[in-house]
Amino acid sequence: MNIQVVLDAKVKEAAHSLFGVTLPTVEFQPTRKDFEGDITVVIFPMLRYLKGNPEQLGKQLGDYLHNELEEVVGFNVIKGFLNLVIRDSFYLDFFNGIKNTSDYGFISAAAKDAVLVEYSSPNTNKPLHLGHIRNNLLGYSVARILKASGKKVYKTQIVNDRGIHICKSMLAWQKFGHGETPESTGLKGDKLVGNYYVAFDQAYKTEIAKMMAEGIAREVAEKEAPLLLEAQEMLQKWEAGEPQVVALWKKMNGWVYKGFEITYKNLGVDFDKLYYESDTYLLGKDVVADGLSKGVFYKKEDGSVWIDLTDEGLDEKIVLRSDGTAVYMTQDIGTAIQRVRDYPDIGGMVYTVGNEQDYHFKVLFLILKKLGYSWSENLYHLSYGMVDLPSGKMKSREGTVVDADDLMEEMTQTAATISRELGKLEDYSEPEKWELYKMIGLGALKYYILKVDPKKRILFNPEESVDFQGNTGPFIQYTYARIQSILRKAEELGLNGLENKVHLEAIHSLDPKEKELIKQLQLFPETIQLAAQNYSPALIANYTYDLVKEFNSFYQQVSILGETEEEKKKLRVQLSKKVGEVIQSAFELLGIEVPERM
RNA sequence: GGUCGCGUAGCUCAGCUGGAUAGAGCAUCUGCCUUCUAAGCAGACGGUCACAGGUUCGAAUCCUGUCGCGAUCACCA
Repeated sequence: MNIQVVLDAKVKEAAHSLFGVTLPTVEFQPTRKDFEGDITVVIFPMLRYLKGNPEQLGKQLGDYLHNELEEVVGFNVIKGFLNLVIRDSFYLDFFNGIKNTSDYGFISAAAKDAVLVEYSSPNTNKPLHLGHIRNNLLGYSVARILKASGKKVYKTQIVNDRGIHICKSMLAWQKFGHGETPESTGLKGDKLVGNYYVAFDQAYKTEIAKMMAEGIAREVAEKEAPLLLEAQEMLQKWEAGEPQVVALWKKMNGWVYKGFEITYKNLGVDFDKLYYESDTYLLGKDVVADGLSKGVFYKKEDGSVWIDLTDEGLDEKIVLRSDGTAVYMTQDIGTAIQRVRDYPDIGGMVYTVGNEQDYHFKVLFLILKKLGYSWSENLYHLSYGMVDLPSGKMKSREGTVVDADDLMEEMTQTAATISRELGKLEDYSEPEKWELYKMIGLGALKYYILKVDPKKRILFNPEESVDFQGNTGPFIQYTYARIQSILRKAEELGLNGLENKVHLEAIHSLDPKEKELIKQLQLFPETIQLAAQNYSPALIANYTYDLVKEFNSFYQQVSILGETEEEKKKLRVQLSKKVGEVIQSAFELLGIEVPERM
């Protein structure tokens, strides 16, 4: 099936019979467009084992392969590169082999090999923003890619539903809210609660300023402002389970979850199971107590519990406060263990969290290892760069946050404006149009974010809106729509027997553009595997772009439905169909939908 | 200061385990819609791959150092 495997064996055989040398490996690469050929054998690495002029060696090898393999119909040698021309029938056979398989490139899940992917994990005190969008898109896409690569996948998140920050919103609402609700204000629940989080901060700052005017030092004022003390008191009441506080907490979190649900739905992401910190932090405390008795942790005089990681080149890290309450790390230990209890089949976990927490996860994984959990070897922190604005970091308090809902809406509006100018959808109803605008607008946004290597930071300029031309989501969606148009027309023409094999005799030879397309299609399965190994949707995005560029070139250069020879026409329609399917599959991995028309 | 990441065309990004003359898109400029959707195609312009060494037949890619940007080193999450 794979030409490289055949060639690899044959090149080694040639080296043995021509020069009496055993080659450990043979290096291949696709032949560059400027040269004739399909696949290239690099001669240079062989010079270590066989002496001689690379050009001559290449020629001898080329002769051998040409004589011995029917797939090799020609060759040329340039410097140390042996360019081989592969027989058309090889590519045609390959295409015949894949053209009717529906899930080309995807491997169905092996029952044993499960992985849990965590993403999103927001706080419940403010709405989702652009940073969360990158997180969600990345996590969701990686989950799909892992699944396509043959793993069973569970999608999850840990909802940050407890802590002092939540109490701040609660307190502000209690003090300044006058009983406002999402219903009474018409606001999304997360937006309403977010407003009170901001309100708390403002009131808190006012108190500090007032105290400083009275001669109190800033540091003292920051710690002793009445509002802050009140919030801390509320947290204690919450931890003690005081009914009124818990009821308020439940009510306001409920509003937030409803708001988040809308955002997730619009963004097109979902989860198999949600974890709440309020459920897992106690387990973490138990595990710490257990680890303490085993000597993994140690207790300081003030009662706080620590782990010493200086042998691993890290610091000492606190895992429990002196007052016995849980810290971030405690919760994460508990959450990890809870997940493995819930899903005994998982062999690993992926945490989609920003690179600002690289250190935290390094420590977390090490702690779990020291606690003796075998699965700790298979934990992966999918660390990604921040999304920054031209003005710098997004700051909710300074109002420079790009809100997730607003951004999605803007993208949809932009798509609508562009689409109206082009005016190709006159016969669509308004609801149909808006569905399409949303698909395109979100396609632009998602592709824009996912095409970038996860670990690189993204500079997002709200002034210059996301592109709709070139290497973009809409460009790829557009190509898909074009293909669908061809397929509709092919059906009208009544082309039949499309599922039959295409024989080389019937089409004489492959057009160079057809051959290039098939080569590009060949790469899809390995691209999925590579993207899974690297946890990188960017590899899928860039592959899709290359495929689409190749198709558009083909589309422009050769006539598909206008082809007079029936078999050639069928091949081209089939090629187009397959390219369309691969675009759809690839975009599915990115969580982007494709339109029938646009 | 210690640790980690990043630095490729004016801008945004590709460049697989080292391989041929470093590739796209945007922007600027040229052509191509009476023929399958011009959100397209073909082409021009644009690069001391941050800098300096090293390894190698060969380095944007690997190693060391320097500079720049960012993150992190909390009884915050």
